[in-house]
Amino acid sequence: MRPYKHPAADQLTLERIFHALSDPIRLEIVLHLARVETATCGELDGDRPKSSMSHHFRILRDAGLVHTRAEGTTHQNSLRLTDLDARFPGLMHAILAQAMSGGAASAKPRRKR
Amino acid sequence: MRPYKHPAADQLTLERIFHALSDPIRLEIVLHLARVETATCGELDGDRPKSSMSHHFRILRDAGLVHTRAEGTTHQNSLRLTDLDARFPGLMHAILAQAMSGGAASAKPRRKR
DNA sequence: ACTATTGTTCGATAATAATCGAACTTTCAA
DNA sequence: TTGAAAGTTCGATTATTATCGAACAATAGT
Repeated sequence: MRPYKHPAADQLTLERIFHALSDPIRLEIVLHLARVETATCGELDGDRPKSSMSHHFRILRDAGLVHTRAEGTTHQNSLRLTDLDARFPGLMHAILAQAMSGGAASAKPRRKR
Repeated sequence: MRPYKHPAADQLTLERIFHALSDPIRLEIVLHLARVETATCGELDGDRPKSSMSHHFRILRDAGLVHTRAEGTTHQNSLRLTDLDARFPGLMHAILAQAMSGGAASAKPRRKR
């Protein structure tokens, strides 16, 4: 668990961001983070395997959407709204506005365990 | 070449739109259409094989981003801005604004033939 | 020390998506 | 009616992603 690499704001690309958001699970995570400011991975897993979620969080981090910092044994995730807005002013605001008002197809939890 | 199926405005989803935009070639097409209003496939191919382009146009159509109408032997493509704005107000405006100001990683033409 | 909790990494497999040649359809023009 | 132009469709191949169990690492509590 060495520190994550979060790309700098000026390295973000729209392609990566759109790809990250094109998965319903990841869009759901982003949406959740938009509401609560910060959350651990466990609070966002929708009862999916941890390794799957880890994969999705990595993609969100690589796209520059999410920042993760270790805090004790948990990891706190948050949206990088400031950086995102510096690089792409207004973009996340527009996306989140539409995603929150019903544009997201909602990834339903899968396995009850 | 029976008429294309273009999804109705209320059937559009963010996931599909983001997926469509996550490919540099397709983002380039959308960007081009944003400038010129309307263009044929051939004007947008960047010297790529026609079958590849046909594939990309189909994805753009399925996502509801692009409308295509046959006109003689050519096909005229245009962005469905009105429908997109009805479904996701402000979204395309924000996306296009950022894509036009350098957020797109530009898909370079590949084969000279 | 031992143990539980949280999450990552690895590796394998399955599912999606991209690429592109070749054959085909439609339209228009000579 | 032959031919060229513009795209689509088919089929095969490759590449990229997603999924998830199992093993691992770090931290905190006992």
